[in-house]
Amino acid sequence: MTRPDPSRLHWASQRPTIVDVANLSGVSKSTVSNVVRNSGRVSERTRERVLESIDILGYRPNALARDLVRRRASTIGVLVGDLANTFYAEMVKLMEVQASGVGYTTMICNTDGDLALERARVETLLERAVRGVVLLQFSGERSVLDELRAAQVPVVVVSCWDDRADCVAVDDEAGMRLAVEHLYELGHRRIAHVTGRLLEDTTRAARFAGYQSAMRDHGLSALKVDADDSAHELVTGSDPVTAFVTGNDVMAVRLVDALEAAGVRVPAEVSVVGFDGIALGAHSRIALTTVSQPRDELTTRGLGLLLERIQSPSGTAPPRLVTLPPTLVVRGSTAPPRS
Amino acid sequence: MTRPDPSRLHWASQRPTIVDVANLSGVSKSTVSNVVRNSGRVSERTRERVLESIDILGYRPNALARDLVRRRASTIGVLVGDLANTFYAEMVKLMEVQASGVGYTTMICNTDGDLALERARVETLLERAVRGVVLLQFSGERSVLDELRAAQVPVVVVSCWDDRADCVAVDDEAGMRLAVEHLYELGHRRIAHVTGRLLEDTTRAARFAGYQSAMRDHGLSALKVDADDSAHELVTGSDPVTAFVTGNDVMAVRLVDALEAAGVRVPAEVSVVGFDGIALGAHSRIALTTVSQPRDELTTRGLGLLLERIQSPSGTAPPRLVTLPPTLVVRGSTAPPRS
DNA sequence: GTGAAAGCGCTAACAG
DNA sequence: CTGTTAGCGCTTTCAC
Repeated sequence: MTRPDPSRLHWASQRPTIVDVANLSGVSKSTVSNVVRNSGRVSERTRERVLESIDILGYRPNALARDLVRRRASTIGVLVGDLANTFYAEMVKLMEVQASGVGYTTMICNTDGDLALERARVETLLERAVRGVVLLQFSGERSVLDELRAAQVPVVVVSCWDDRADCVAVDDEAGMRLAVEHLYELGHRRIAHVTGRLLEDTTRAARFAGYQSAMRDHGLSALKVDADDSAHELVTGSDPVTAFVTGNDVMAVRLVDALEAAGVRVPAEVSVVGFDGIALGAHSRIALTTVSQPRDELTTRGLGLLLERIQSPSGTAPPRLVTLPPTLVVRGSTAPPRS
Repeated sequence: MTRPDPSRLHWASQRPTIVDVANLSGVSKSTVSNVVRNSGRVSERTRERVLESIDILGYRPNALARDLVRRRASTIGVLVGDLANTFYAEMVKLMEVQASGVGYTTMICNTDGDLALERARVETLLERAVRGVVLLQFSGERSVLDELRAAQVPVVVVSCWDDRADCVAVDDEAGMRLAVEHLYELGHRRIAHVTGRLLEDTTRAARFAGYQSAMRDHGLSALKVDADDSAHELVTGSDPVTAFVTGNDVMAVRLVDALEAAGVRVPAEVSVVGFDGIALGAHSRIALTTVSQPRDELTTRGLGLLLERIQSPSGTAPPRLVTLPPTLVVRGSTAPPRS
């Protein structure tokens, strides 16, 4: 008898352990373990007796101990740039729900796009022996990925691209083409692209490339504008810009704000198209035409990829890339140009 | 020698343990443990040698093992109703940042307001031996709190009220009074209150009470409207409602949408005041006048309360309530009534 | 079908 | 200042 008596529980209300359950039901630790884990080899009578003791004692398995001996936690880490951005918040929510659906607990870390924080959080996750990590809006820093690889922890990058890890994201170029096409059909010819630091590097480049090639296809000249610069001067003078496609919805919404603050009406005087499909844009007062990303599928596929890597020991298999198609959502921020 | 040789690391790249470090630097486990935990009692020479070995081996402490032997994880759980709601997403973000600032990892759980999910998540958190739990938009279910109490895990309820646990939230009644006062001063006399299930019960009741008492103070009669009902009929006819105060910003925004869809202009024909101060409301196209909650302070105080409970064994100390003052933010959704 | 034994990687007295 | 010792609560062969 390792422990004197279950009565110990009375004066020192500590959490009951597997041993307490074993003692109370008159079996061994292993048997209790077997019933807790449903590992078959237990007679119905014993199982019932053990279950009863568990109930009486209010026994709850200690995941820390389980994970330690198994040498792996049933936990996955999610690194997200900015939880306050609804696009990511929604994805994080979906990840949490889906992950717990398959028995994983998620540890969500907000990195604020700060590399030092990103590294610190990865360190924490590694210390806690996470089984896999999802990177949402990843800074793209080599060292972070190296660290994860060295620790042999599967990684999946969701909603942006990186050639060193499994990725699932939308086809940025196709998305931008959708946007430009839409504006072209409305009659716009002077279409500028607004982008900036708010976007992760690779994504920014891909979206710009998509814009550029779509413009070229129509024999139009590209014009890139930094999101931090004022854009309203472009819409006046001769040969003014009549439409903007932006790197993402947040930039689009800010652009609309800036434009209207300068007295330029959207879409009467100028059209604006966003990218992402955040909830804010759907509001009737905002009504942002945008290229929408399938958040639900992004998370599902991302988690799927991660779980595959976790389950199969495909240590050095090459990165797999899943490309999802974005869709154009036409709302009230686009209209034909003023003749 | 428990382990044959560090060379083992070559053909079976397992994570190095404290023993590997001890062997390589020629000291005992405890000494390595001492330097890792910075527990003073180590000579400078030894410390350096150990640190060097740690570096060479790429040793990373196993938090699972540490927490198991310490019998407590440096983890706190955060239960949130809906991460997709920016109000909560922002608070969760703040909690994560602040908690990790004081050395705690957070486990964030989305409950979707579903009691079964809420219970399941609490169970998971308890199995993982969290040190404390933050409840954001708590369902108020007795059983959840009981479970937590039985496990002796400190709890703090943030942004709503519950008399069985430490709470930090704004003074809902004062907030509603602010809203009504503002409208009264603008000249409104027929002011309705819109509320609904989107709000946790206690909060809904408190806000309604605040509205009611403010109305009474001015000798005005209260009028309660369900958020799911159409409100535009109230603004026509004789003695029409000229302003609405709502249970929260989300309802306010939806109300504005519905009103305008029915051809009623805000604020020209009717004024609307929200509650919470979500980012969406600050957008120029929305410009929602609202009663704002100090999110930053809510999380700081909430976490503070929780940490106090964690640190001091004040097992049965009575719940502490922290009431924070909300502030009125006047934007473009309120104006004097049409004469 | 069940139990005994051997740890998982680490901390925390307690000696020396 | 450093090492020895004894577990934390659980899983997992391997006998019986």
